[in-house]
Amino acid sequence: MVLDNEEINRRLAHYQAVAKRADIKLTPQRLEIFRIVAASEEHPSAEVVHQAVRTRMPMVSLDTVYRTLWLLTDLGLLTTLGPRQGSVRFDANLEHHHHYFCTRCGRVLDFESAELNALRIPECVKDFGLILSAHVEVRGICAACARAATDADPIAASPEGGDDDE
Amino acid sequence: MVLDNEEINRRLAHYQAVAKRADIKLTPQRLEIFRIVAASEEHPSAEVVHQAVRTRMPMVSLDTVYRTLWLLTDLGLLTTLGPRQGSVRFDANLEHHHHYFCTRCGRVLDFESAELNALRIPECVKDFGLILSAHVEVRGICAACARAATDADPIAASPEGGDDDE
DNA sequence: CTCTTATCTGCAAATGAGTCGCAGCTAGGA
DNA sequence: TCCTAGCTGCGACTCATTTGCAGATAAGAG
Repeated sequence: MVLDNEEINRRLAHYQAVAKRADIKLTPQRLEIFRIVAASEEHPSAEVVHQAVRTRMPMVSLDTVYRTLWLLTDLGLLTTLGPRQGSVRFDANLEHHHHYFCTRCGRVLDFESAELNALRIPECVKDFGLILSAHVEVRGICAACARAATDADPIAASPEGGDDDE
Repeated sequence: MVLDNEEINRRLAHYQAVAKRADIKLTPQRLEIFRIVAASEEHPSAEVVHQAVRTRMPMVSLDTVYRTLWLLTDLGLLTTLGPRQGSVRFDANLEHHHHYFCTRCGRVLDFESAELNALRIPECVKDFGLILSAHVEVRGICAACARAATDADPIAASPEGGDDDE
């Protein structure tokens, strides 16, 4: 909510560029939905985005919000928190450990690392509240999915457009 | 799936100890459900646990599985992957950043850290598959929730200890 | 060992998130 | 301006999870 306009405009421009390149129509609904998400520092649910969009475009359906949000995610313009899967997963391993999860199939694999267990969390996080635990979450495409993708379609098998950090 | 019995028994014993202390009845259903989860290296959904439990106790309802799983979570014997919340959350921030999330209210806050951006992921993770990104996930109780808890019930407000509310 | 009762369990119906099929609408290139 | 592939809104649908309830049962008291 406290994002400067410059950053929001940068995100909007990026969206428009990507949309053009991907042959996606720039409808007013999409622009508005993207603007809302781009301007948000929270991590809104579809429902929340829908509420916000409706204050300016009252007839937009929740359904369109969902479709747009997933579209933007597929274009690499948004990410989701946690796996995109539907149901809650439980973990009986109380040891300090870390997760690798496959963004394609949702499989989650554990790994351990003394080095990662000893992470130094920045001071500023303490202002957010109490810290109970910290772990590393690695995202990727698991070997099985990579193999399946190569078999099915050797061209599109290169891992999505998305992530360019690190 | 490939956990040694010793570890499973340790988890079972821990469960029984905690259950006794918390005044929770040790029903055969609960024991079986816990055994399944404790013995699993995967991160099963309620549905999957239910399937597994039914091979030995055919009349257990999915419903009981859910109740037990949440009970165990509240007792601190299990954790969930991702926030316990219902709906998907979207994030328009494509910069490399990290998350703090409140296990009480589900609020998610971002933070940045050059040091954490440069994490060294252990070699063995590369065997799982392709790595696209890595970030740190901190869990805790945010300042707002902590304050609310103190206001409402100054005694039970001490974090993590014996909070068996709900 | 039996009694008692607070706590469980299973069921069936309810909720809530997210999706789908379709018919009409529209962005944007020719 | 026209055309059409691609959108949108709607309502019905699916699927995960929860709830209310009546009958069952663990486990402490006697």
